[in-house]
Amino acid sequence: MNKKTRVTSYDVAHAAGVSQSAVSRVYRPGVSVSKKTRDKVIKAAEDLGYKPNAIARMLINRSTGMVAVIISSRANVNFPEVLAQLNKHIAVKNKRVLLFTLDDADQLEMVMEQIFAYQVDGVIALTAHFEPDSVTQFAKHNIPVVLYNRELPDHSVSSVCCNHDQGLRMLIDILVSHHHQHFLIMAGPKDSDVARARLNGARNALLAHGFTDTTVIYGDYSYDSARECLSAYAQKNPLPTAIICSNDSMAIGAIDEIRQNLGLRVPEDISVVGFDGISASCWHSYQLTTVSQPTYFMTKAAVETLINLIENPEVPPETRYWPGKLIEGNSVAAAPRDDD
Amino acid sequence: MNKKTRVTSYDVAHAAGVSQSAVSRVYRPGVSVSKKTRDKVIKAAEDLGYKPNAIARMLINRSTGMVAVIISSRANVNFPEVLAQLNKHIAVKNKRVLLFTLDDADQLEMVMEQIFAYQVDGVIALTAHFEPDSVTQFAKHNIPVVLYNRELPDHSVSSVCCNHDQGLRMLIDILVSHHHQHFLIMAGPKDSDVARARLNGARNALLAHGFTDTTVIYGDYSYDSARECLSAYAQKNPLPTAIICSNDSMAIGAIDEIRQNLGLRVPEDISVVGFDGISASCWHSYQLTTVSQPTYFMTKAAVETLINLIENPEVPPETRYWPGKLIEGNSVAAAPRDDD
DNA sequence: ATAATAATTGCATTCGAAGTCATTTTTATG
DNA sequence: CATAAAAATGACTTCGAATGCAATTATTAT
Repeated sequence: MNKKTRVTSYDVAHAAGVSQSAVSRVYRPGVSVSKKTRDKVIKAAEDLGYKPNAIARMLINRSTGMVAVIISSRANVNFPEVLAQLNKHIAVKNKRVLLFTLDDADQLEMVMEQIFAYQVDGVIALTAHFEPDSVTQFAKHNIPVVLYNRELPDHSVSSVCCNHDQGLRMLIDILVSHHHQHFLIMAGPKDSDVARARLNGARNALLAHGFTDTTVIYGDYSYDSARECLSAYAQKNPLPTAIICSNDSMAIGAIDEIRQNLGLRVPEDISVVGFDGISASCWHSYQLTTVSQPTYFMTKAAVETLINLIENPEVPPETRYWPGKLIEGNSVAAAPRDDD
Repeated sequence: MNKKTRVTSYDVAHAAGVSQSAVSRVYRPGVSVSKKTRDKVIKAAEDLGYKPNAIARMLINRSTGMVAVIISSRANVNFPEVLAQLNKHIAVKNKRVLLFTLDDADQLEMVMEQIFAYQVDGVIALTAHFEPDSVTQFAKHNIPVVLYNRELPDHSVSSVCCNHDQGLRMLIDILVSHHHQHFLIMAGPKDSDVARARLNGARNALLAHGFTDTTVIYGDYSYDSARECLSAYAQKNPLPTAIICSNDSMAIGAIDEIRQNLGLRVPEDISVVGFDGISASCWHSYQLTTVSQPTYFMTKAAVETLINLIENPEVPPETRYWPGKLIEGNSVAAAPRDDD
C-alpha cells in the first residue's frame, strides 16, 4: 500500500511462487494455465490488491482501447444525449472514450497532436472544424475516423448522418399541404455542415414545389440568435406565413419572438417548424412540428462502423444515412388567407 | 508509412545520426541539448512524421495525464455544460478526460476496475452512485478524488458544491415576502444527493419562517415526471399557492401542467420557483424565478482542487461551497387572497 | 596554451505486461 | 510400463521513451 510501490505482476508472481509469465497468463483469456497455478495467482493477487496495468499492456499490444471523441463545445443542443449514447455503445465494445472539445478551428491542430500521442484506436468526430487535410493526417497515422452528421464532398471518410434532405422534405410537404406560399428559412451558422446540409435540404424541397427564391436569415443555432435575427428581419420585411428553422432551439426562439414582440399567433398566423426533436420541442407551450434524429441508431451505427474499421482497416469508407422521424406537433396550421 | 511500422525515437535517432537519448531529450522541456542536435532531430522527426508515443512515456513517468470523469447518464440537465467546462479546465492543466457514464450503481464496480487499470491521475465524480466504500478503494490506490455537487457525511473526500441551502433560502424568502403561506415542494429522485440537499434546504428555509410541515411530492427531475406527480397530487388535494421545484425542468413541467390541465395562471394563481438556471428557464413562456449555479467557478474549482491533490497528496480533503445566483423572473407574484 | 569547468552526448537500464520458445510436467495410448 | 502427444511453465525479449551515469566535447579562465 505504500505510495511509490504499485503492485506489479512480479510481486504477485513472487508471492504465489510462480513466474511473471504465469501471472500474465492468468489475466489473458484463452491461454492455458493449470487450475492449481491459477488459484495460487488469484489468491496472491487478491491479497496484494493487484490490478493489471493497462498502460503496460497497451504498449506491448499496440492498442489502447481508447476512442477519441471530438465535439465542438458550442455544438447543437442534443449533443449531451449523443455523447452519452456514444459512450454507452463504445463501452459495450469494451473501449473507453477520451474526450476532446474544440472551441474553434485553431485548436484542431493541438487536439490532433494529443490524439496521435495517445495512440487511440479510432476517432469519432462531431465537429464542424474538420477539413480534408485532417483526414489525410489521420490516414497517414492509420487511425480510423468516423464522422457524425458530417460528410466530406469526396466521401473519403466514413460518415453516419441523419438524412436532412428527407427530413426537410417531410416538413415542407406538410407546410405546402397547408397551402403555405411565403417561406422564410432560418439557417444555422454558416461554418456548420449540418446547418448547411439543412439549408440545402430546405431549398431543394421548396424548389421541388416550385418555390424558387426563398429568403434566408442566419442564426447561430441558439434561442437568442433566433429572436434577434427574426426581429431584425421583421422590421424591414413583410412576414412569411411559415418559418423553417434549422433546429428546434431557434424554432422555439422564433415562436417566442412572434408571440411576444410581433404580436402574432403560432400556428394561426405563422407556422413554424424545427429540426432535432429536443425534449423542449414537445413542451406544451411550443408543441413543435419537427423531425427527430434517430440518435440511438445513429450513435450505434457510428460506433459499429468505427469498430469494424479498426478491425478491418481495408474496409472502404462508407456513408450511412438514417431517416429522421416526423413529429407532428401543433405549430403548423393552414396558411392565413392571402391578400395579394 | 507502412501499416506496422510506427515511427519511433530510434528511427528518428538513426535518421538524424544521434542516439535515442538525444531524441528523447529534444522532446522533454528543460533538458540541455545543443542547438545543432536539436535541429537535426527536429528535421528528421518532421521528415519521418514522428510523434512521441504518450503510452511509453506514461509507463516510465507513472503518470498518464488522464483524469477520469464519472457522470450519471440520467443526470441533471445542465450536465453538458458542466462536462464541457470541466473538460476545458482540465485541458488547460494539460490533462485529458477519460469519460465514464454510470446507468446504475451496479456498474460502479466495473467502472472502478477500468479506472484503476488506466492509472488515471485523478477522478472527478458527478454521480449519485458513490459510496464511502468507493472512497476507501480510491484511497487505497492513491487516486485523488473530487466530488462535484455531492458531499459525504464525514467529509472524507474533497467536494465542490453549490450552496443549495443558501439558494433555497433566497427563493423562499422571495415567496414569503410575497405573502405565500401554502407551499408544495416538488423534490427530485430520492437516490440523488443533490435532490436530497435541495429538499432539506427548502424545508429548513421554510422552517426558519415558521412553516413546519410542508407537503413533499417526488418527481425524477424530468418535465414529464413533474406534470404527472403534480396532476396526481392535484386530484386529491387542495392546491398550494407556491410550488418549490428541485430543478428547472420540473418547474417548467409544473407550469405547463398548471396552465394546461389545472386551468390556472402562473404567477397570478400559483407561483413556481426552480433551481439551476438552465437556458430554457428564461424563455419567454416561462421566465422562471430560479437560482443559477456558478458553473464556471465550480468546474474551475473542482479541477484546481484535483490538480492540487495530485501534486500534493498530503493535502487534506476540503469542501468548497459556491453561492447560487438569484434570477428573478416572472413566475412569482403575490399570493392570491386567502379564503380560510 | 593549459587547466578547470560546464555543457552535451551515448550507453545501458527502467517502467509492467505479454508473447516466443525451449523445457518440464502431465495425460493419453498401445 | 514405455512412449507419444498435449499441456503447463519459466527464462528471456519486446514494446518506446526517459534517465542516471560515465565519457566526451565545448567553453571559460588563467
